[in-house]
Amino acid sequence: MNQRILEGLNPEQKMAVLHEGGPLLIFAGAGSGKTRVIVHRVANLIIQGVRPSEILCLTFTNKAAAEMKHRLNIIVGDDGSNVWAGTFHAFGARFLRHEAYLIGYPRSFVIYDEADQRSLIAKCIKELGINYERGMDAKVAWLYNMSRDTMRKIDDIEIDLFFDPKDVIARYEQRKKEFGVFDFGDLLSVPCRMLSTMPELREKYQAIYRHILVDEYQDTNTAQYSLLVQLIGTHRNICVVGDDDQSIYGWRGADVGNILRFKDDFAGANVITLEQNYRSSQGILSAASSLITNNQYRAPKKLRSTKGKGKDIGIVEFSDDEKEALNVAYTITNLISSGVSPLDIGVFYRVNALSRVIEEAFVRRRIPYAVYGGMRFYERREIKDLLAYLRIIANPADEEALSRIINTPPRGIGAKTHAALVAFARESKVPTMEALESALAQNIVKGAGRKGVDGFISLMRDIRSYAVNSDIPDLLAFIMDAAGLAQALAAEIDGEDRLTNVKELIASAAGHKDLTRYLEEKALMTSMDVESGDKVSVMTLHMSKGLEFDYVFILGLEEGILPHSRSMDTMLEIEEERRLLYVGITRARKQVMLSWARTRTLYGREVYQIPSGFLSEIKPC
DNA sequence: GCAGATGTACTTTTT
DNA sequence: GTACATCTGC
Repeated sequence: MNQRILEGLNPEQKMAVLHEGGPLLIFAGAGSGKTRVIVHRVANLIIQGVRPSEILCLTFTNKAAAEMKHRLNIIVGDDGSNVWAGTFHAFGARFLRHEAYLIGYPRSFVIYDEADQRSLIAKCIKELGINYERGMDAKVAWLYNMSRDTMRKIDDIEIDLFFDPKDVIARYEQRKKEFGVFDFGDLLSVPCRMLSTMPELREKYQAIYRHILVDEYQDTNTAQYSLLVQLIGTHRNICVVGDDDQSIYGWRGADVGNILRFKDDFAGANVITLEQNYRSSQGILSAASSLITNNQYRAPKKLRSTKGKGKDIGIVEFSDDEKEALNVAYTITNLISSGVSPLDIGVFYRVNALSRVIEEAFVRRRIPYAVYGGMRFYERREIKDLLAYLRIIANPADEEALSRIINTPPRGIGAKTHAALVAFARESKVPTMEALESALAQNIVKGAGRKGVDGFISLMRDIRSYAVNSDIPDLLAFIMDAAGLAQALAAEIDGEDRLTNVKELIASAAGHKDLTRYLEEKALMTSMDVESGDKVSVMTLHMSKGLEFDYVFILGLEEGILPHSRSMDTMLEIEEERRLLYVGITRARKQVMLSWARTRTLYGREVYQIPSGFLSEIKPC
């Protein structure tokens, strides 16, 4: 068994797998077999006698967690299933499911996504009599999230607002508690705060998890760092894996400093650097390396290829964006006809606005493609509406969910009626959902609204009684029908697509019975997956991280686009932009083409472009 | 209360 | 060029 664990690993990888206890930092450059090292390390711990349930693996995406579990199961079999592997947020949700009662939250709390959060913040702003302007909710949300992610005071974060956001935030926090909801940020910051203020709780968790592994450590923010510090306690068995050169989420509060400071933060830490790259040709690595060495704020390292020199990286200039897109399409057509699978081709850009030209070119050349990102599945209106019905069943105090569905589809309960109901409920100190009947009895609602409210009450009663003896897919189908959602969608212009999405949701709910668990899973999910088939992958540079392709095309290498005009103010921002390009280039196994256009149509306006300064930093080997 | 008209702003988005 | 949010008239 021990033999198999180390089979095919290079000396550094072996060291990383075998390193005993205490803090360990593994600098894992692009394509250096990072996941393999983590999985083998966990397997080795188990073989050495560590109980699987004592191991905690934290990742940033569900996909990475699933991959880890899958590969672990292959090596150690069933034992692997007892290792807890998941995202930071999923861990926080699980923690709160068990412990949030300590701070007065129900076990059945629901999780708000960014849209729910913004919507509730907007209401708080209006309630406080502040003159609401659009975009304000997003600003306050950004400020609030940033302050928790980076553990800084509100006043220490720069933002242009003409009112004091602290009142709004205080009210927002109060509402969350009343409603029994947590937002994404809470899933990190609340466990963090609980662990730091409750010693018995901290000791309990330190005793449960004796070994903690963290993937993509360069993307951790201060709250996540602090959570880790609480969790590892005195055993200090923490192993983090990451690559400072691939830190591209600084704008969301991630702090590259965490990985660069690891040695100072955890005294006696061992550091292993994986520089052997198993993915790209030497030509690609040399180009990527010549680019990234222009960054000041990084740990020195140099990737070595296991492969030959390969073709040089290509830099191509075009007169306009349409020619650029058509040429990429033409090149891809040739690749495909020479036998390359579309699956092995990736096309990246800095901003989603560039996807249009390339899509048009692909349609003209009849190239099969899939655009990743954009509107996420669970953010679609029809999906959110349907799930809001479930949310209100699971947690009647969720006023945000009620706002969403009380008049969806339209049943005559407009803003006025809804506001009257909320006011009445607030006076009676019960959730609006539970105050509906007495509101009718006391003639709070007059005229047309009465019938609507009456219908809504009996609808919810029907749904609730149906929910008792049915699984989630049946329940969802029942709601679609009983609430008239299906009918309303069918009458819409793009209703067909929306109905298809709902069908997809219902199909994917198969096997689910527990409402709260189902909702939690949906709240923590994105749609990175689903898309399949033999297609060229088209996406932003951010989304390309963690993927690899034989052939990579990166478009729009122009000043203002990459680096982006809104990220050119500080050295730190520029360096992150440079890393973005580095990430894109290192996705490629065989060949990279970088291109720029002298003119480009952006937001319906034709603009002159100059080539990105990054291009002149790239030295062909 | 609702549907269509008008205005405005426009990175990236693991959860 | 478009999406989304707010405004306006029925």
